[in-house]
Amino acid sequence: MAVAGRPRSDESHKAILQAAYELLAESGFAAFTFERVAALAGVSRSTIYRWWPSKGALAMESTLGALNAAYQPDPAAPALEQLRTRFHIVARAFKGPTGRIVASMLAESQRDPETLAAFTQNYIEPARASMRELLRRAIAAGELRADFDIELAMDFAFGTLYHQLLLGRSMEPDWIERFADFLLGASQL
Amino acid sequence: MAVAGRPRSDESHKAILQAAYELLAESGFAAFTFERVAALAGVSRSTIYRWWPSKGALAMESTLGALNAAYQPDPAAPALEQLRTRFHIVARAFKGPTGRIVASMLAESQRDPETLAAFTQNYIEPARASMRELLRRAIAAGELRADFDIELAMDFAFGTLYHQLLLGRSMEPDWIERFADFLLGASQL
Amino acid sequence: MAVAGRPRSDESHKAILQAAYELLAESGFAAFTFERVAALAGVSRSTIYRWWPSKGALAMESTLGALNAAYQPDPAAPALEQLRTRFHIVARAFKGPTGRIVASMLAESQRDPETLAAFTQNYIEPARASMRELLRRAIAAGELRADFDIELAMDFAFGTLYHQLLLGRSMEPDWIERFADFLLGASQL
Amino acid sequence: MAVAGRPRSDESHKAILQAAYELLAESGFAAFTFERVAALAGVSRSTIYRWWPSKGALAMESTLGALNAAYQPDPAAPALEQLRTRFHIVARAFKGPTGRIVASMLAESQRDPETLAAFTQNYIEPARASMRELLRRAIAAGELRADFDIELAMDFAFGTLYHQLLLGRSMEPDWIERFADFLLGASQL
DNA sequence: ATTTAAGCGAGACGGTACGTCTTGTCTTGAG
DNA sequence: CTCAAGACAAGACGTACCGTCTCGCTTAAAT
Repeated sequence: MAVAGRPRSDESHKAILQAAYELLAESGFAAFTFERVAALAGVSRSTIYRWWPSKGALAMESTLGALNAAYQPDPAAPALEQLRTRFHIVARAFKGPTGRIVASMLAESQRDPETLAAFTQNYIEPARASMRELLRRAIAAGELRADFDIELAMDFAFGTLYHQLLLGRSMEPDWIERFADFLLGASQL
Repeated sequence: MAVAGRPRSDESHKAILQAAYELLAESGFAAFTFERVAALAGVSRSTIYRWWPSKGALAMESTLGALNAAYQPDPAAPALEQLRTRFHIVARAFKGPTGRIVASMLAESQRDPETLAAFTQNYIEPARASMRELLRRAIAAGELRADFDIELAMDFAFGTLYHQLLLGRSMEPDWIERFADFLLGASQL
Repeated sequence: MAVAGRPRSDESHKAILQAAYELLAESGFAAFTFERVAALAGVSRSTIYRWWPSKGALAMESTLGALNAAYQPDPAAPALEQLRTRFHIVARAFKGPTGRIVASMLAESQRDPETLAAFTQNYIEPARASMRELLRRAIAAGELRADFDIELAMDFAFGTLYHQLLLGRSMEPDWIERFADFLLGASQL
Repeated sequence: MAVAGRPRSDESHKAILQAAYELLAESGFAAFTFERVAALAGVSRSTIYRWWPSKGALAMESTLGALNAAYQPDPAAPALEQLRTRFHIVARAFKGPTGRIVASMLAESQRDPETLAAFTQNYIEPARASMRELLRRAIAAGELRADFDIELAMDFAFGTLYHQLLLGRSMEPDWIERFADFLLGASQL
């Protein structure tokens, strides 16, 4: 049951998100201004202000799709193997626009608590939930020791990967393998 | 042998660094502008531009002292114990202005590669060197297995701690203990 | 023969005129915007746009009543005496909202020719016609010389009163008396 | 004794005043925005804001020269003759940009009291002072009766001329003659 | 009874301008 | 040669209105 008033322009909406995404992917938050987004999207600045309260909010929404798109698990494989695959995928994604965006979001989150909250809720938590599920299955399947500290392990895993990203360090496949070995280490059965 | 011309004003220099530190510690990079620093320091903007090429550089120099001041090792204690002590000290420091500053520096580093370079060189690397030394001594003393991957462990340690910092998570003493256990885990002898 | 369709809402119509009048009377054209009128009237902006082509037109209609309400001639009195009475009434009216409004209308007329035309037609001309009548009767009654230049005298009369209004000068009763003396001067019989 | 700091750019200053004048002369206050002035002057907007607190102030300063430039009295002629000449000159000036500007200034003065004050002080008062001088000389020379009310006469004179201007009425030479006759009328000796 | 045709509210939209803030550069005079 | 002072061009910020535009509901006359 539609409300009164001219309906929101889906075209503009999409153009804004697309433009925002492009600017962020290309050069991070530095070149990310409402003015540029508006110009690139062919939209008036006020339309952006109408819908997004802050740069962080726009950045968040414009990148969510891209951030969560990558990982498609293979249910047939053992959980730990899936986990390793996932690490490789993340490392590869962090080389491109996705990495730039995640780094930018983390940076912007330090300025603006609402961006932090949104980033946590929309990106960090889903990613953790997905990894948590994998680790639980690994324990259930006897691939990991039952006393493996899942939450702490995820702090380590995400922390370490993000750290490499923020410091601009590449994560080559063999580093990822060593990383996974270190993380799961003696807990593997 | 002094050169000609008016000598650099040590007073201004210190006032700038002090003002920069205060602004950063109080509200991070958000409120950290050349204009405010100049006003707070009672100094002209051009004097700041003369000596620091970027906000990152000024932020760096103004906070280095505070960042590196904390840790005073006790050479008598076992290396791993010193390491744990150090984790606790870092966690406590991250609760206050120091945490705010490190987070801000990491954030700013995402905008400006030079800040990243400076931050890496002036803060990350010394901290790693110091921790590396500790870990080497731990191995030498037989506290850690000889095949312990020092560099990778440091990626984990710093990454994890920074991650908690950036996400605004507190690091209580018992969490730090679990963190250290996980990090050193089965490698302890 | 009424056409089809929902009839114009008299309630909205009045609310708009009332709101417009209040805003104008309170602070002139400065605070007089369609948005404010709509908000104050509890009416949608488009309803205003439907019926009034410009701010000037709305201002005009909303103030006409107040502007022309004041003067009630006393047919028994001599024409020149009625004229003087009228000057006093105008001077008093110009002290309040009416003055603010007339000044605003004259000001807005400088931006928008249609407002000027409307103002001339709806306010200036009726006022002149009424004064013209009075002056004609004064001549017919032998109160004024037959060669008195009525049109020119009205240019002087209105011009001078408006000038005082626009410059924010008060027109006290004794000033009005001197004003009338100067205007009619030697032409009185 | 010059103060420290980069000296004000005379070039910019002049360009701003010139641009402001052109915009005002061409289309009055309607098209007179800081943005347009800045663009036309090739100057940044902030430079304008630095030096002029309001549109009125800029308009004032940019037009003063033009407004006061016109009248050059001929000391040899009788005062009243000079006065008539002056009326003709004013009427002619009001046909062009000067008229547009004076009307705009009066209009803007209704929005902004500071503009009114500035306009009164910088334009109205000097013009009155100059006419006052002429009228005094006329009385002294026995061209006008000694009890001629100079101030009131000036209210009439300026009021009437401005009124014609604001209402968009032309003031042809013969109208000016009749105007002067009415103003000075029976007071001429 | 059902069209049909406005009126009306709500509110989105592309714009323009506002006044403020910060950046990095520049120009001067004083120390 | 340094420094304070401060002007300058550039450009983004967030706000306020403008005039136009959908949209869905309401209200009455015409069918």
